[in-house]
Amino acid sequence: MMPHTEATRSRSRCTNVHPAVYAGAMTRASSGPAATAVSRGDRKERTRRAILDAALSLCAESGLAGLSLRQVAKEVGIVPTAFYRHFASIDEVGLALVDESFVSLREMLRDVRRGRPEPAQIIARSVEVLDEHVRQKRAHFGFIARERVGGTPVVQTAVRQQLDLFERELATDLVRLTGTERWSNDDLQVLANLIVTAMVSTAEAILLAAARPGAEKDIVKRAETQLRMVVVGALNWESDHP
Amino acid sequence: MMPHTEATRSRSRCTNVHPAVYAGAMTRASSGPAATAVSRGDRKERTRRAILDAALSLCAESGLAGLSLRQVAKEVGIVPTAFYRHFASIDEVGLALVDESFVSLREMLRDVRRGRPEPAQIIARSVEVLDEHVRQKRAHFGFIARERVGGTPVVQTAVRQQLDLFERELATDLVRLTGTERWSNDDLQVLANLIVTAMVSTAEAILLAAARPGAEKDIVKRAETQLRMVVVGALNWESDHP
DNA sequence: TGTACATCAGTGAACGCGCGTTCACTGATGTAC
DNA sequence: TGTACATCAGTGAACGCGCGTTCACTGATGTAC
Repeated sequence: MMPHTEATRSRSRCTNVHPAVYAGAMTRASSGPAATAVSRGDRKERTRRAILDAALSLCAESGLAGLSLRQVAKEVGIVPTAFYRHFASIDEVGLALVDESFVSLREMLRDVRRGRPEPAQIIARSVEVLDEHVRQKRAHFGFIARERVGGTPVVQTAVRQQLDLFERELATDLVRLTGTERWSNDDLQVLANLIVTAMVSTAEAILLAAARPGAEKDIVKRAETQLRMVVVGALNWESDHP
Repeated sequence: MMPHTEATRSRSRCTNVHPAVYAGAMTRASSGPAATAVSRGDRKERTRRAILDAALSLCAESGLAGLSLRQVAKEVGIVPTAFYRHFASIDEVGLALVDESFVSLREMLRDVRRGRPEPAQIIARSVEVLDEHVRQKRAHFGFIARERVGGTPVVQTAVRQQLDLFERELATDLVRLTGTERWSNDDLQVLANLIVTAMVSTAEAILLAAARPGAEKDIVKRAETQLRMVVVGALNWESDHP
């Protein structure tokens, strides 16, 4: 037997232009200086991003649990086995997406904080910022809302943990916004939980309203009313209640 | 060629005892009068129920979308193709389960109504009833919470429609409980929406708390506080607000 | 009451398909000298 | 600057598996006479 077990296969198939194109081909093609050179690491990172983006957009329909490695690979333009160079499983992609999505969520909190709205405007401004962020990061908010409850166990747990953390961050923000310690720690946490619940629900509604134009305005108005009810209730609640 | 294309296959395999056992075998075995006789219709209905029960219990883990016809058939004790005698698809099973689950949800509303609690006790009693029902109909509440957001499109839509209906029913109940028309129709609906959202969230939390004993008490207390905050806020809200 | 025929819930073989995962490979990029 | 070798992202064939769905069938139950 010879070391070469098979005749060399001739390959004429031209790979997708996507991220899988060989760097050599590109650098050779570009007539400019070495500025266009892309390192192997850059290239790998680019494919990784493409996988995350493909997964995020594909799972909008069927959820991450209903997403196959092969679908993602096809969308990215790589062969299924190449997926393993970047992630060990779809679940691992999911965990990365959880992290990314919560970056978006925290940016929202920061935007409200940074605006330093006057007390009378806090609620309207908060809902406005929520609306903006949901529309801008539609995929991330949809991902959180969906996987929080529909995801694979490990992803579900990760989302819930992050939401708990987020709740606690909101609680400290509430103290800062009201400027004083009106509530006990416990009640503050309960209030934060209620607000986060309402917020997630509103985000879901906004995403769902994409089909019916005009419905979004009503949802924003509803969210404002609800937030106002909750805050009025909390202010009249007084920590030392029975 | 002969009309009989194959030699008659001899079958010795004894089918599962489940619902698939032949009625003849049973009637012959029972020595009593014809009282034990089961009609073909009864038998079919029994298998249908077994399919619904199996689907409901199996989808607790992976959701209805991740449930296969073959898994259900196996659990029931029938061959996969026999499934089609009862439902055209898993989605159709899902729709039947949506209806069943909402019967449970409405029973809850009725229980609160029927108790006719005095005003001061309404909130505590409502949360108590919610807790009882969630624990008693764990599978149904879990199903609604999960499929509302994670299900297959057609099931998801069905759950949302039913939740909207439920929300409206709650709104009319709120009028009856408070005894007067304090709020405008719009505000009443907004309030009902907020309460349903909080209720679903509480039900999810109770289901999730099954693992940690003792956590349920805290969740019930939290739900009471939240409901109280919401109601206090709504009462101080006054429909004619800006 | 007895017989002949229709109904139909459940059977089992077979199908084509997409799945996750293995494996040995290729060839451009990166590095040591 | 040139050469020899190592690295490693992406390839493509192959696998066994569970899936939904088709089809012709079986035999107990139901019905018409």
